[in-house]
Amino acid sequence: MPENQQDPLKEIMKKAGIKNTKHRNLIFDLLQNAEEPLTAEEIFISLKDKSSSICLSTVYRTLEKLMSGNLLLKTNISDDGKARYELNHDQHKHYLICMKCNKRISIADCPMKEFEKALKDQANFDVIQHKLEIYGYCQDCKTSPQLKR
Amino acid sequence: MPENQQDPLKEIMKKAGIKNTKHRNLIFDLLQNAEEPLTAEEIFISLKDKSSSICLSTVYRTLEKLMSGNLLLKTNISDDGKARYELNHDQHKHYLICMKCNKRISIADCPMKEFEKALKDQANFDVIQHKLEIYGYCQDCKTSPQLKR
DNA sequence: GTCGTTGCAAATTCTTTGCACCTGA
DNA sequence: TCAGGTGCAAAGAATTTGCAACGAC
Repeated sequence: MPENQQDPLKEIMKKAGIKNTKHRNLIFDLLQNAEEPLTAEEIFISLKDKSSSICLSTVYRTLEKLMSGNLLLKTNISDDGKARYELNHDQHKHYLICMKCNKRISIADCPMKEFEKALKDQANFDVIQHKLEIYGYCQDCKTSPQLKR
Repeated sequence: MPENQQDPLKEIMKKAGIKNTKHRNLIFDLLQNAEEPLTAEEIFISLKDKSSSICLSTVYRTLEKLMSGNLLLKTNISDDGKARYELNHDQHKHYLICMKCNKRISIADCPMKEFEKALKDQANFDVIQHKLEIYGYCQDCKTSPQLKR
C-alpha cells in the first residue's frame, strides 16, 4: 500500500545526485525509527555499535546531504546548543516538552493550519514552514513543578 | 501609567539577589529597545562602542543571569548556531521570517491561545511557554522565491 | 569588608573543512 | 573509471570557566 513510501530514500537520493551508501542508509533508518529528533552525536554513538567504523564528520556530512534533499528537518529549538534532526514527514508534528522530566510528547495536531491563511490575507506572507515547540508540565510532573535550570 | 513597568529590572534583580551593574543595565536597555532578538555577539559589539570595556563572557554571563530571573527568553530556532535573546515581554510575539531576504516581521497574533486549552484537556499537559517561528516569503520576495541555502 | 561581578585567557563543546584514500554506479 | 563519499586530524565558531582584580551594597 505505501508504494511510493516504500523506498523514498534511494529514489530521492538518485534524483538529487546523492550516492547511496551504507552509512547514509543506516542514518536514514535510524531517523526513520526514532521517536524524537536526534542529535548528530546520538546518531554517531548509535551507529558505532552497528557499523564498525564511522566518524562524526560523516554523520554531519550525511545529515547535511539529506537536508539538501529536503529529507530532513533541523531543529535547534531546545536551547542546549545541539541541533536535532528528524525526518521531514509530510504530516508534521510538534512536541510537548516537559520542563521537569524533559520528556517529549509528540502531537499530531497543529494550530498553524488556520493561522497560515490569516497570515496570507493579513500580512501578505506566504508560509512555507514553521517551527513550534511547546513547554510545560506533563501529567506526571504537573503536581510538583520545578524548573531544571 | 506603566508604574510597575517603570523599572522592573532593579526590582526583580534585587529579588533574585542579582547585583545591579552598569553592564547589566546597558544590556537590558539594549534588549528593551531592540526590534528583534539579539545574539550575544551583537550585544557585545553594540556595547563596545558605548562602554569602554566589556568582554564577551560578561555578555554571556549577564544574559544567563537575566534568564535565571526570567527577564529574558532565549531562542535558538534560526538554525545558524547562534542563540538569540529577547525580553520576556508579557505580551509575547512571533516572527515571520522571509526565506529569501531574511527579514523578520513581528506579529502580535498567536495561534496558541486556543490551542493551549485543547492541550490541557486532551493531553493533560499544562503549557507554560512555547516557541514558534514561521518561515516563508514576504510580500516583496514572494514573486521570485529562491532559497538561500 | 564581603561577596558577587568582570576581564582576560584558556578550555569546552558543537560543527566544519582539508586531504588522501576508498567506493558505488 | 572516477566523481563523490569517508576517516582522520585539525580548524573554526559559539559558549563556558578559572582566576585574580574590581565594584556594589
